[in-house]
Amino acid sequence: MTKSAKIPKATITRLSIYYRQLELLEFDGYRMVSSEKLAWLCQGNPAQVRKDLGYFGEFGVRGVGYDVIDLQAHIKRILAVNRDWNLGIAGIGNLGSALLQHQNLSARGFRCIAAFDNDSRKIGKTTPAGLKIMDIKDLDQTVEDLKIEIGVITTPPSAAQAVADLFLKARVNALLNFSPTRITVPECCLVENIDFTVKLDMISYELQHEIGA
Amino acid sequence: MTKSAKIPKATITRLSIYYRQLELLEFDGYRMVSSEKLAWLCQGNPAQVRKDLGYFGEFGVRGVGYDVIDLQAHIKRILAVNRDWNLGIAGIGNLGSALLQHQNLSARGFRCIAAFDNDSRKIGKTTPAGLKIMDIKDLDQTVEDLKIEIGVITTPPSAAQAVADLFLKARVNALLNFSPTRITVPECCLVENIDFTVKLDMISYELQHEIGA
DNA sequence: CATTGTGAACTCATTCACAGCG
DNA sequence: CGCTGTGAATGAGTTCACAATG
Repeated sequence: MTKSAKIPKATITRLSIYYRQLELLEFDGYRMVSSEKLAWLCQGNPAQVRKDLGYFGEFGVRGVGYDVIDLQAHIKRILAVNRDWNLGIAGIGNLGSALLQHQNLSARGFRCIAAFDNDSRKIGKTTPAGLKIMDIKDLDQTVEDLKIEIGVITTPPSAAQAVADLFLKARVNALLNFSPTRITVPECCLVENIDFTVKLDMISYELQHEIGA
Repeated sequence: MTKSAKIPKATITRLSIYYRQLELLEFDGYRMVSSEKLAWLCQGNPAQVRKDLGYFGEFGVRGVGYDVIDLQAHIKRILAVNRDWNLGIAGIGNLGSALLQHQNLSARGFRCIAAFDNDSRKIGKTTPAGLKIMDIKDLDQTVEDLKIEIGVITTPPSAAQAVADLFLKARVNALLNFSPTRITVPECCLVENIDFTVKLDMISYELQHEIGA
């Protein structure tokens, strides 16, 4: 089954993208798809698709391709998105509110079930999604009560590390950090950063070159 | 000066991160910093720091390190963030509104100067930042009038490609795409995707392994 | 003499090319 | 026959190790 070779992080990213395209293919009525077609849809390379899948098993039929429904199920299992995950969001500004209302998240099993802030004007209020905003001081207890597994940081940069520490203390060891600050965590904790100021810097860099060329 | 070797994309990403740390170092009163210290702050490797900078010139002093202020200026120039860029945001939902109010963007010279939507209930309204929401149909004209250089897509997935096409038609050839859809653009156009559903899938994948281990 | 700058070594990721198979 | 699965070849990116030097 699962080969125990070291799997590139980029492979996981691509599996997530393949999955999205498979949903669309199913919606469009396709039953089978070749690595060539899937690669084309995902702006990738067919050999890459096959290798990515090959890390986890043999899901295709030679001479035919991959079963669209079947492969979705396999990828869901690989990514462990065939279950729900409980999320807590800290920092209910514009971005935090956006995430709370994001229908795509719950549709995919990422359930935002707690909202925290330190602003007394916000605490106790109910979000449009019907979630009561809690005092960040109660994070520890709430994480335990609601079995929160993933912490989302949408605070201003200055508060990011402190909030990360609170999550860590509550034994949440996966964080999604939207602040443009690199947070420091122990080895056991896993952090993904989403920093759009970095992305804008990259656009700036490349645009300049295009103009200069 | 600028060596014309092929520069890894990851190098540009790191330059952006170095820059942030240099700001903090300056704020804390540091005048000089070594590659070792900067690497430590950015959770990287000293040789990597030196190599990244080495692509663009010799900014350090052997035996001493890098001048904190000086190096900031160099990186700003390299990334072309020593000037302003004009942004237009399409899709004024929660996420779009969040970006419009994001003080960090304007502070860094990314000026959100136009907001578009196709919802007649939103068009004509004024955002908290004092920007009037325009009809997406007027995108072409507005891009020209305001000299918009970067298009930001914060629409639902289903509208992302159509909006990208509008930006392209208006000769905006840099897009920041927040929708979880891969958009298709001609070679000349540059796209950066920010897809937090992919990041969550990665967290899910890795969490599962940690639990399994 | 501490720290930079950089070729060489190495590690990791992608692509090729073809054997294997339905 | 066509497409998958995969070892081998290539390519890209990172780290090492040390000469260069203010």
